[in-house]
Amino acid sequence: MSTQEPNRERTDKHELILEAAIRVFAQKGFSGARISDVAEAAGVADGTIYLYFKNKEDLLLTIFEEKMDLLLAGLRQALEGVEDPLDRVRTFAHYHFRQVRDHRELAEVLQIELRLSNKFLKEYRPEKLWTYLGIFADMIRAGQEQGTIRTDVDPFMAMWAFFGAMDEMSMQFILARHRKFSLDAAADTVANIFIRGLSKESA
Amino acid sequence: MSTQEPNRERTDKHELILEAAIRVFAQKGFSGARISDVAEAAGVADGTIYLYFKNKEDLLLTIFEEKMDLLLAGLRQALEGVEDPLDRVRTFAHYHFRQVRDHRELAEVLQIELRLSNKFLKEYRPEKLWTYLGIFADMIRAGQEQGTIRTDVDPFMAMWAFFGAMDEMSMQFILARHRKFSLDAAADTVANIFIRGLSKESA
Amino acid sequence: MSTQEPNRERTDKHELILEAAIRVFAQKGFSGARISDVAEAAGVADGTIYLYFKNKEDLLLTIFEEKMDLLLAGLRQALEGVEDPLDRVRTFAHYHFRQVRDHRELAEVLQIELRLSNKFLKEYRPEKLWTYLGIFADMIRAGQEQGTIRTDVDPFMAMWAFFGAMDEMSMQFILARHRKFSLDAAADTVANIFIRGLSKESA
Amino acid sequence: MSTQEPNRERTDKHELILEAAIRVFAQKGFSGARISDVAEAAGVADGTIYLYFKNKEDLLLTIFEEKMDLLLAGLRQALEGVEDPLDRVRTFAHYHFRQVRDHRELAEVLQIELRLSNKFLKEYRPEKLWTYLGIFADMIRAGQEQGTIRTDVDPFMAMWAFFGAMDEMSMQFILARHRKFSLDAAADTVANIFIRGLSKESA
DNA sequence: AATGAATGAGCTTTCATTCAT
DNA sequence: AATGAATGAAAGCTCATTCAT
Repeated sequence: MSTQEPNRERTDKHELILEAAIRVFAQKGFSGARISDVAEAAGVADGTIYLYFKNKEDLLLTIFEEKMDLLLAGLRQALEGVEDPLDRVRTFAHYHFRQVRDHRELAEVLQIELRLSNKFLKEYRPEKLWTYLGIFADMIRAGQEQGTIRTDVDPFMAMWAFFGAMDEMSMQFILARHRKFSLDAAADTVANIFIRGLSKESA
Repeated sequence: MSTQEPNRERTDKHELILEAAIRVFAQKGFSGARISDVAEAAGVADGTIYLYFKNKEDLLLTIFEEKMDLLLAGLRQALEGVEDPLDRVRTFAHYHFRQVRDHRELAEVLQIELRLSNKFLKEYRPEKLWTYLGIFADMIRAGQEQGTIRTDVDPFMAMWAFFGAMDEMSMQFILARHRKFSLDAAADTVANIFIRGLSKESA
Repeated sequence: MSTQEPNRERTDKHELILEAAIRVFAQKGFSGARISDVAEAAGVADGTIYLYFKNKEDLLLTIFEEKMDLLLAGLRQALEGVEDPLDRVRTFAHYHFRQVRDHRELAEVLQIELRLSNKFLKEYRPEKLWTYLGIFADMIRAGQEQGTIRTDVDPFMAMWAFFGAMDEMSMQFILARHRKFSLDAAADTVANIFIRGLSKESA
Repeated sequence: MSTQEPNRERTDKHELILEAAIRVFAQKGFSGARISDVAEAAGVADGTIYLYFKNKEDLLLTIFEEKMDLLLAGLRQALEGVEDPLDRVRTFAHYHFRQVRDHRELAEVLQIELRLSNKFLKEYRPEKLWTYLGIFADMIRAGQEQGTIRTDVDPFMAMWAFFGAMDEMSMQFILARHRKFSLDAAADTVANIFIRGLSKESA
């Protein structure tokens, strides 16, 4: 499987730098990280980074863009075959927290650093994030049409509430670092609250 | 001349600088704001700021400390006389969103600039925020004891979920700036979801 | 005379830096000179330069602007009382070369470095230089009206030719550095050629 | 395959790069031009330039050396058959300005970028330029021996004055770019001034 | 207490040059 | 001979902080 790719070394320099950047940004923060830190972590010269990325900010934005694509694809796959809107909500929560657990440093960068950036939040429109969350809003709408979800809830409002709840718990997980914190329990907690909170009738 | 007002002058300047810092940080972001910007906004010399605050970061932390004290006091007052845990949840939500609306710049600083700061989250322990949110956890515990709230929910988990939901909606409100966004509707949405989501039996 | 100025030290920092810059630019060239070289030569910190000048280029342009003002004032004074256009030509030449001799480093900067700058020549309009040279063109016109100077010569063309001749000889003087090179002889040579070359009738 | 044309290929690429460099240097200036700009303009890789030239400066110096050879050869040819020293002066002026007009980009590089360079003037001895101008000094000497040119003029001084006058007018022509500026008129103006200015008796 | 001129460490980015292929 | 990816030194500029007045 891996023997087939002769020039992976070469192609991977983009990848190499990106992964190094995730590690460094997670550890030192975006503004606290120097380009030379990223270069060192990637094992390349400072200037090399500029052959692959326009500037420091482009590095951050590329992390967002590329990783969100993967996240999005993974989410869609995870939701495949799950029909019931409320089941989909639970699946979404579990998927999200599993990603946070499996890609802790990436999560840290996406959450803390990316959202910190004034530029990111105010000038750059994180379309990919909206697409990701939009899937949740769509679930709500579907449930409303099917009659299983209350219609007095604005899907957008619910979407932000859901995302915020997950995000904050992820943040606490990241900050807790080595302490007890079950992301599966977190997923269930969020899922249960929202499923009951949004359902037309609680069983 | 100055003997009559022993420390009014001092207190005023402390306050003056702090309020200026909130305005400037909200507008330019913490790292984007220069000390000289704050000084200018406060109508004092750059050096004067260092007579009242240790450094730039101290300014940010002091904003957090002092404003959280006020927020906390306000929250306790708002909850006074509200006995039922689930009613208290709704009151909390309304209080929180009202503060965001009435002190938008402060909210912007606390949320975007401060809470997302690497240093703040990782090194500094935001005790006051925990106290603020702890009040929510206490509500849950009270409800569980009274039998109105499900006991399979960890109060801490619920607390973070609740805070995250409110926080994210506040963030969207701040980012939306001049567009339609009713914070009262937001408060009700969050309150309804959590009240139903946490209740033992839905009415 | 000098005891009357109490805060010269303070006011002179602008001057101090400017003079240091002239020395450094003359020696290392504009692009070869580092800001830190100028700072060191002026005995101030790097950052101090930016309190008085916008950037490196501003330093160069300010040298030009301020020194041209002095040159211009001096030229006007030197020409005072000299009525005959052809006499004025000779006076101009002598004045110019005397300045080059007395302010060799400044001359070097103005000639070599300032004119080298693409920006200076193509974007910045050296109005002061034109004013300086315009005085020569005016002499020609006056002589043409009085009938002492040939009317088939375009004053502008003559002006550039005159300036070029002086400039090149100044350049050679600067480059010659420690060798024999009489600027007075140079002034007379140029003056003689142009006076004879421009006169209606040679005596 | 390559045995038939031993060094055509090589010469072509040398030439190719040199011509590209002239275009690029004229447009962006020497320091503003990147090696990669020259490489792109020449249609070769960056590294290839270093197979033909030692470094960036060598490129500039080679332009000077090779083009001055051509200029010199052309001047000698233009002067062939022109015997009278004063006629030769006029011929020189016309030849010079014609070259500026016909090789504007080269002129721009030689004058602005090269001649004004600190390094060029101070460290590198532009022998070829001296040879070119020496021809003018020789005219003066010849005229002085024949009795048609004043003997109180130092040929070297006159040479620099003449060159400076032509150079400055060329510079104005280059800077004027698209505006009216007759180089023939310029040539006549300079020639007339110097011929009259240097002649023993004006006709 | 207040000032604000002065400091100088710190960092992103550019680009001439090299060298493995 | 030719390539062009990689290098890494170099420097302009900013701004938090200090301190003499």
